[in-house]
Amino acid sequence: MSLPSSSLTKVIEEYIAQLLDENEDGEVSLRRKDLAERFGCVPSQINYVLRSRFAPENGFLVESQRGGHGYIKVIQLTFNNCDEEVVHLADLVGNAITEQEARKLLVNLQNREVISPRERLIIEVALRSQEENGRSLFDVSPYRRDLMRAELLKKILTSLALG
Amino acid sequence: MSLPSSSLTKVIEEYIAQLLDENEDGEVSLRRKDLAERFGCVPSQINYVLRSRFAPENGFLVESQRGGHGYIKVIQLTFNNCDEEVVHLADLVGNAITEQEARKLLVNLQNREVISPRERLIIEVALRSQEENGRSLFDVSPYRRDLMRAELLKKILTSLALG
DNA sequence: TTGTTATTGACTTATACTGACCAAAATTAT
DNA sequence: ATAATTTTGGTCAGTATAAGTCAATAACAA
Repeated sequence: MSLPSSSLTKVIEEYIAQLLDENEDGEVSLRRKDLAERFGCVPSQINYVLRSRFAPENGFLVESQRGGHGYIKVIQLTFNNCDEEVVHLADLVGNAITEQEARKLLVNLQNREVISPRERLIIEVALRSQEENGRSLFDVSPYRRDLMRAELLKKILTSLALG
Repeated sequence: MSLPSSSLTKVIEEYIAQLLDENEDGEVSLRRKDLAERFGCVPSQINYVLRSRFAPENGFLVESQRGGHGYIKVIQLTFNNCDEEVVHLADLVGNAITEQEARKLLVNLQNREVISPRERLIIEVALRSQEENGRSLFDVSPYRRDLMRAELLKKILTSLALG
């Protein structure tokens, strides 16, 4: 049975994450070309990793500058107060969210230790239950279920952030 | 006893369960296509097995990724709580439960540190959300809401007990 | 029969990665 | 100074890959 091979993206992601860990100010500067060379890939692959792994929804900001002495800076986000975090989380969920997106978000939040595995489990049970009820008991349309899912998720995450 | 034993689903379920047992960390990564090939079925059959057997209600979390280097990860959560007790409490919930009774139960569980304050918060938000939807969106009768509340509560408590 | 569970396959969506082309900032030449 | 050149990084579309969804059907249990 072939196990999933580690992807380039993942390797690069872990490398950058490690650099961030080593730097206690939660930011690190990179050279796109150097990184690409180190991992034997095309430079735009780095952009892909940044876009898909170090996006704001994952709790990061990226700044960059072109030209001579250009750089890419990856910054780990931190929140000063609960309200900021609530707003951020609500933004991430948005008005409507699919099952897939919701699950991805929860994985993310757990990885970032915003929620515990147990908490994630409870939330998934709650979402699934609502989905089931909406689908088979009340005949709610798929899009409306996405709306309801977003509502519930936001309520839960908000309560956690404010609690 | 309902033994809806269809061999395929059961065989796949047992195979995944065995992989989980063998792995110390209680998680395993799969390739949907490989699994389907191994058991000579269509790939979506795997989704069926995961949905019906490795659901959060049963104490499992499933993460997945599509596309290149895609995978499916099944995680078996294991908590060191006294699960007989929680199962017993699921019995206590019964067929139907009122808001007040549910709240009392949750307070009790929190006092005995079976659940954390945050977990209780999530559960209460989920219950209240379902209550609201049932009441104002779907016009569910009070008694039926008590039934649904019991269902959700039991699902959540069971998921924690199985973990 | 009747309702639930299992199985399939056609169709949809998401992710990884590359390469050609674009844009901006610094350096150098005129 | 200013223009040309060099040094960076950015974008986008294309290709390949892998998982998810849904509805129809089959098998089974009550």
